[in-house]
Amino acid sequence: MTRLLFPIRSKRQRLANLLRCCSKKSLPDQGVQVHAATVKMGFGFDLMLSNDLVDMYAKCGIMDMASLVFDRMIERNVVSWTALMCGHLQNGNARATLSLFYQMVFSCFKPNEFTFSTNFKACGILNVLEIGMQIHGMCVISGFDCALVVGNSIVDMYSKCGRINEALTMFNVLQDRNLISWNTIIAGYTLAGQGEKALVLFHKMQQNGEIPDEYTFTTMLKACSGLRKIREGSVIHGFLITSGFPCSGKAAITGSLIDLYVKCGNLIEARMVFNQIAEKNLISWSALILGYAQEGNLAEAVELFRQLQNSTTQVDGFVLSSMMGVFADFALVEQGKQMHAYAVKIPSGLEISVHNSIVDMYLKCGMLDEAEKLFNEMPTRNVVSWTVMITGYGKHGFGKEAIHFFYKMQLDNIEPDRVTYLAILSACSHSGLIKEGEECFSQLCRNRWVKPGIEHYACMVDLLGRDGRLKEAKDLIESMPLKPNVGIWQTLLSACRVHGDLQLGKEVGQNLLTLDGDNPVNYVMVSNIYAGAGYWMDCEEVRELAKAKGLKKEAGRSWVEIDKEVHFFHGGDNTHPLTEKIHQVLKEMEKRMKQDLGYVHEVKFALRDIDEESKEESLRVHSEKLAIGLALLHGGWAEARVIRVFKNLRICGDCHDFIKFLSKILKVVLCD
DNA sequence: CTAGGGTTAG
Repeated sequence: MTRLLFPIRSKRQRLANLLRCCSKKSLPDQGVQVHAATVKMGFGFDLMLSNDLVDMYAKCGIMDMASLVFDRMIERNVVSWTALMCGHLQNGNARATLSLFYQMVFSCFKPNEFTFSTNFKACGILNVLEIGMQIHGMCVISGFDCALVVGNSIVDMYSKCGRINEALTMFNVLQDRNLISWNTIIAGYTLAGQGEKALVLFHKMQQNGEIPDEYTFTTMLKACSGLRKIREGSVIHGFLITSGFPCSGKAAITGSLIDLYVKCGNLIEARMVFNQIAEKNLISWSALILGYAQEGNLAEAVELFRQLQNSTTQVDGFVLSSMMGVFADFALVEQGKQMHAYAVKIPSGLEISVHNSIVDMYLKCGMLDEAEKLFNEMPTRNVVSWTVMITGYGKHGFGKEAIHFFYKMQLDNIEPDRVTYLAILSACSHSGLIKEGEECFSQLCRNRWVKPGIEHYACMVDLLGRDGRLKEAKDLIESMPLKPNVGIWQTLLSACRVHGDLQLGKEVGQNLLTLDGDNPVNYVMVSNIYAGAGYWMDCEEVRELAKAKGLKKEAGRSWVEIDKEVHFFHGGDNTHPLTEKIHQVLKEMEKRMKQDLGYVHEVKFALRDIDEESKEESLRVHSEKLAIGLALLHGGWAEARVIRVFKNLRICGDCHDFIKFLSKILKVVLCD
């Protein structure tokens, strides 16, 4: 009877059901068919069905169609707007979400709780505190901030924007809380690096009768591994076992457990957790592999990766790009090439993140042509792709090219983000392109989505400092709206050292030691300022100060890959079996460089008050020179005419000169 | 019909 009375409604209902099904299961082909049917049956302008269409296309990842349907709607409601915003967010375009929000408000539509929570999430992803606060204001006025889901998303927004105190205030204000509220605030404290507070909250939530779930545990374990708190982590591990929490099925938990033990240096325990997993999945594999890699145990990491390749588990883009990142960091170009060859053979090798990581690997290894060729061949490029190119060219001193990419990406309608600005500013700085750098910085200041962060200011200080504009650099620090951190003073201090400004250097050095007196690097920097000016007594005094505090700087290391094996050297290293021969070949080179090109040691970089001859001797055994010596001995460089040496700290001026002269003599390309 | 929490690349 009902069907006879409302035949139209039932037809419409069937279409809606079909669309919902296509949306849920992400079936684009069927979705398009239903779309066609909808139009054919005269429902093309039906509000509810159009909303369903927008949602369906969004869930299928076809945002062009979702927007098209939305644009052509003659009538819209809150749901239409929100569905489209949600689609953009889920397809990784949080900026589009927020833009739509403002359009919606200007079109006099009232956001509802769905709209608000979606946009708070977008603010968190984009790290746009001001916009988040603005929307928070509107939300309070509308009264939707009392809704649990909205409240949770506000807590999340503040903690993602680095305002953990505001997040806690919001959390405390929440009328009723659920498990997600607790998980969100705990994750916030973990993100803020305050793992202890996260632990306290973890206990408090249980006192409040909330049962932790897999998200709680992964977050907690992450807090522990970030703080290297193996004991607390083990307690949670024990808790998991005794409470009979079904870990084996939850990949994220075992992954975090492995990560915890790896980060705390307990590879045996990590291996045990891994071995106990009945059905190993990709997350467990990658946690262990990346753990080994990050610990510097590349041989084991590569071996495990080989096992993974031979297992039934399908390698995905996450693992591929992470592994490639490891090879890039260690400049293992041969391993990287091999992985590249492997990646093109599997489906996940097509993912954009994998492409990006391969391009990055070639750039970090100094193979710019190869990198650019790949970049040009990419089917699609995103912000990261462009930023990788800018960083790579900038690092190798091609500032002009970096700038070219920076503007070209914007012509391609890809908006720079925080990291892009960092890349372009540091590229300008390294190439001495002062005006261009200042222009980019002013563009950043005018940018709606990205606000200059402390790192951007640090780049500008570096830029001005290199140009000798130390006073301006200092003024910039003092006038910026952010609290200066250790890094920015360090940047200014090293500029003082380069330009021999002892007076400002002393002042900045004092600031630095007061601000962070526990970091050995600061003492070394301050003592170097004195050493550079010949004030050996003051230099020694600072060194003594650090010694008395028991502070030791990380040792400088260099490494070189020979036949897929990595050889490490520290300064004055004589543990390598070929040490004798390395010294011989370096002496020989030095002799030729002195005779043919008039090379002299830059003893300014010998930072001790010793006679000139000993200074030269101390410079000769810098780790990068030793690594080069080994590469020369091996002879593999002759064919490719490339020697690739990597190091953990910055190169000294003498080694820099040494390498330049050496390149001239041997006509090889040296990359660092 | 639209919404909330963890892993990838710079």
